[in-house]
Amino acid sequence: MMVESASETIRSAPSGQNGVGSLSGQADGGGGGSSGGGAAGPAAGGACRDSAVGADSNGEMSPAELLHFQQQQALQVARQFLLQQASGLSSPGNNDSKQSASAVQVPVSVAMMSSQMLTPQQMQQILSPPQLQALLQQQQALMIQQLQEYYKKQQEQLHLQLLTQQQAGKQQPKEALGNKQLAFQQQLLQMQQLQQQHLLNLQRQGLVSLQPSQASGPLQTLPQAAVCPTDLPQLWKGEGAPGQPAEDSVKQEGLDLTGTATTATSFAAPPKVSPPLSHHTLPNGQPTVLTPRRDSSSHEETPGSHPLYGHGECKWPGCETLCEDLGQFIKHLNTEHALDDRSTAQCRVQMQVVQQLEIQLAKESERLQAMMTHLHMRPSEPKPFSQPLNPVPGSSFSKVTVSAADSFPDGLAHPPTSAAAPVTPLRPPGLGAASLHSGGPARRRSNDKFCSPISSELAQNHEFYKNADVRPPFTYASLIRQAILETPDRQLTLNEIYNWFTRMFAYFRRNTATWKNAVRHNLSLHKCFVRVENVKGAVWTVDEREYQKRRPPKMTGSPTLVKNMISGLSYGALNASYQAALAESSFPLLNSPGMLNPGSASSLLPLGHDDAGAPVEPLPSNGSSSPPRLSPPQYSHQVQVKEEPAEAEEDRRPGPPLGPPNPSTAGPPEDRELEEELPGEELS
DNA sequence: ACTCGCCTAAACAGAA
DNA sequence: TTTCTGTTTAGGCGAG
Repeated sequence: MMVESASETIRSAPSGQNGVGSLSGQADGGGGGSSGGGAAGPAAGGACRDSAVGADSNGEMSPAELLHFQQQQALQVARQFLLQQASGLSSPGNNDSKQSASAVQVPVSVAMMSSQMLTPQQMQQILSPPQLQALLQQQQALMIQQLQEYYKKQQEQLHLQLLTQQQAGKQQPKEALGNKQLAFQQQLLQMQQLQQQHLLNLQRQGLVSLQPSQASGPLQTLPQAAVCPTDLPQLWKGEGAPGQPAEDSVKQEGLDLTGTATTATSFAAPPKVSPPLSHHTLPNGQPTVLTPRRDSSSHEETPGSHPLYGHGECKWPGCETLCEDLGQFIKHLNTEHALDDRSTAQCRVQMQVVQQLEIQLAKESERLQAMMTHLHMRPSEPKPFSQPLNPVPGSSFSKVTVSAADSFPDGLAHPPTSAAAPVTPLRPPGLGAASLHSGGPARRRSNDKFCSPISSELAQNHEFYKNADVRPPFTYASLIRQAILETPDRQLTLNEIYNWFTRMFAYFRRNTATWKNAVRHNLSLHKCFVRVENVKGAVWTVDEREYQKRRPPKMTGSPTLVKNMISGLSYGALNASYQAALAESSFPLLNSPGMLNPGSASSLLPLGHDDAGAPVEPLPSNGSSSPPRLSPPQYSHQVQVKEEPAEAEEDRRPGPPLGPPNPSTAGPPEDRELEEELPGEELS
């Protein structure tokens, strides 16, 4: 029946590597980008250049920029609203032109801010999704700030108009003047409301968390940043405003409006919004382009070597110009990266990249510490293998010294090299070098051997795999087995297996076609997976004996393997993993589902419980104990449909408490689905 | 160099 | 007819 297909599959494009390659490719791209000299550099420079000059270069619109676009739209609406109001109320004097000029500048600066960052594609290359999110947040915050400034300027404009009207209105009848003032005040109110609404909207998007001061009273906080703070209160006081200062303020503001607008464009004011990293902030009080310039020129003062010079080329983002020696490089630096808008813009970009990376690093470090703290919470833990791996400064452990030089799991954000914070390895704590060295094709044979105690591994890194888009270092077979064994009745439909995969691993929430095919392929291919016809359809069970057969226990016989495994496992997961591995490899019988009840096996395997899933399931439905509840035969008697494996003779029928003694009764489905409803919390 | 285990892709068939 | 499920084959890769 399957005769014909064999021949024509010639072109077997190396698609097999594609999936893998994409993973590692992402990682590489991220590393290169963050190091500053990579491919992201040129484009970053280009983006900067655009923003510095034209500031209208938002050609592509990615989801990340959609928000900016929305905000710009909101801004436009606000601007139009204000323009309409102003033009309707004020005489079309020079104020109007001034206003339109300043109003135009705000979107410009906004566009600047969005394009000041890298293009979305580049950002994705450089930053991981969480980083992008953080970046987005910061940009939102920056935008809000500019928005506030913009509103404030508009207010000032209105006040100016009010004042000019007042002065001009001295000749006019009093009532007309009063009406106009009233109208202006209404305008102000409306504008405030508009502003508040916009801010609320931004906050509601969940991407912006304003500091209380910013959120509560934007108008009140603004004057400090703006131009003539002293005059404003008096203006606000309204009618009896003194004419003289107002007159001054008019001129002053006329200047300052443009001045601050350009300031806003050239100086993104990160310091105000991103407090966490003060050492990267620019001097806030000097809103000139000089500050970044000073920054860039400061690099030149390092003697001997230069941080921007390495491997014979200029490390300036996006440059990569080859320079034979340092002198030539210095010359190049002074000519190509002199004090101009482009350089300063690039500098700002780099600054923000570093900031975001550091923020991300801080977050990840915190998470890592929490994870490791959690892992070390378990009391006893004889630590035979040195490695005082532990994290939390507060705890009694010392600092982490996990061979930090190791690589990081695929898809994880690599810590920035420039980060001031100590570099902490971002990898699932339970994973050791064994799984790390396999950068691309995540789980290979060795991984499967070393990390095969998948349940304990999973139990400890459950959250990690659930959230991080990292390929789990397990084979499909072991994962499928784990999924099946986690259920009370040790059987799952294909769809339920799918669900388990997606529930447990963020990685499997994409590329569904690929891995689902692989799952099906594995189910069919491996004899250890037995298909059982049920009333409700077919379910898959695990033939433990076949599974063990499939993987000969090398562990016991090979001290080197054991040693590798031990050294490879981080301390927290070590005990469980080791023992589970021993259980799986050395005591295959013990390892079978039913035998691992805490009571009987605890003496030998106090911790592991391995794949039986015992550790994870809070409640094996019945009686919680039911020691030999699912003894090996349990599956075997179900195995009638397909090739009855030799185990069929063991049809002892342990009378599994739970439900279906035999497949024919088909009781389990409901239970199984009930179990299915309890999501992945089992492993947490 | 070879084998083995694993992964991916794909074709195909049958059932729903 | 489409989709899902299950089977099978083929080729590539890494490790032993």
